[in-house]
Amino acid sequence: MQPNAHDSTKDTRRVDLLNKAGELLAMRPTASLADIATYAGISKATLHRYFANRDDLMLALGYRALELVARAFADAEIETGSVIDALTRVSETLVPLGDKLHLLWNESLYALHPDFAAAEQATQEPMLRLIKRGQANSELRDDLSAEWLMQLIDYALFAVWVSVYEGYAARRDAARMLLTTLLDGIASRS
Amino acid sequence: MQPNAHDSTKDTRRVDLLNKAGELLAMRPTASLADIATYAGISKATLHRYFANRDDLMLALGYRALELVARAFADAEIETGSVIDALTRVSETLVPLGDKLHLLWNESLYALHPDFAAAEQATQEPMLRLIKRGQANSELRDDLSAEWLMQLIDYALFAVWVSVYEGYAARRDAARMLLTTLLDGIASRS
DNA sequence: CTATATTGAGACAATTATATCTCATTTGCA
DNA sequence: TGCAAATGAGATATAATTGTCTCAATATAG
Repeated sequence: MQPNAHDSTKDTRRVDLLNKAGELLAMRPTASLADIATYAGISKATLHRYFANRDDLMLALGYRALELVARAFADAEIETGSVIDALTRVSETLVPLGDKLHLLWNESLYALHPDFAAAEQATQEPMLRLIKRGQANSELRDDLSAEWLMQLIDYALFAVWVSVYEGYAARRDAARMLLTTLLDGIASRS
Repeated sequence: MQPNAHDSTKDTRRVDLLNKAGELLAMRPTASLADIATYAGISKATLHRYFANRDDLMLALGYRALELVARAFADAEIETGSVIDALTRVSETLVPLGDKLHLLWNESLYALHPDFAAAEQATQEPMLRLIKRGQANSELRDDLSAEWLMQLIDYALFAVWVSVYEGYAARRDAARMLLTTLLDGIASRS
């Protein structure tokens, strides 16, 4: 190992554990800590050394998910240029991350930590701005509220992840499918 | 009370309890049976007399939700006529029922009862047929799988219910909002 | 009005998951 | 190799919830 990986070893391990926990919780949302430890290939004791308690683990999963979303927005440079292109780039990034984000839809993390709802809203703010920009420059419909459009995009993203997860949609086709349906709707153009 | 309400009194009570339980579980998905009983204004003991255990209650909620969906499909007469009109009628019916359906998205009831997944799929079958009919008669896009379109409609319905529930969308405008966005998409038509 | 059924309140046991702790073993690093 | 840190296995304590039960109070039907 690298000499400087010393500090980051524990962090890496933590991330690995978050990934494993997320995987199992996607399959069985009520899995116990013992289940999670076993699934991750470690003992309960060690899991507790990384996450003091269950809430700690769930919140870590939640905040990690928010960070991934925030980074996706940042990397996609959504502040300028075509809004639809930006939405495409964001989708391409987020769809494959669904297995690390699903708890944002399934778990009510604000019940564990009062600040979480605010953090989630703050994370989504760039997306809301993007949508409003799209409405202002006529790329997106402006006869509907930006909040509703964001909500729909949000759940459509979840829907496409579920479709991939359950095997009804191809992983590599998912983002395209999502975008074309979301942008142009399900009705035929006549 | 009506003389003939004799038999149905318990059933009515059961339905009332399901409604109350659904309400509370929408707010706090992890509410205990004691919480539910208190919220419904009855004692734990009485709740246990109507539902033997927690799984029993959850499954009752689940199957009741499926029945409501099935009835919505039946009442909307979706087998013939315009597919888009049929989708409109179904949406008008289902959107206000969101508070009785939400656990279909949030809870993994198939874990409690192996048959539930099959029952859910059977319930959705008329909708799948409707979509396929729409694809066949060119009302709906046929360049995407019917399964994906159904999945998206499903989660879009959930999204609009959440929007209403959280106060971001008007209850009486929700179905229209859902339909126009779903059918025509979020992009501007130029 | 009276008998019967239903309910409420709460005690109680059983179950389950969580969280802490100990100690032997293993691992990684100097 | 040898030492320090990390881990595994499991015992144990704690907490929360579930499910059962009793009995008095209430409601309902005849």
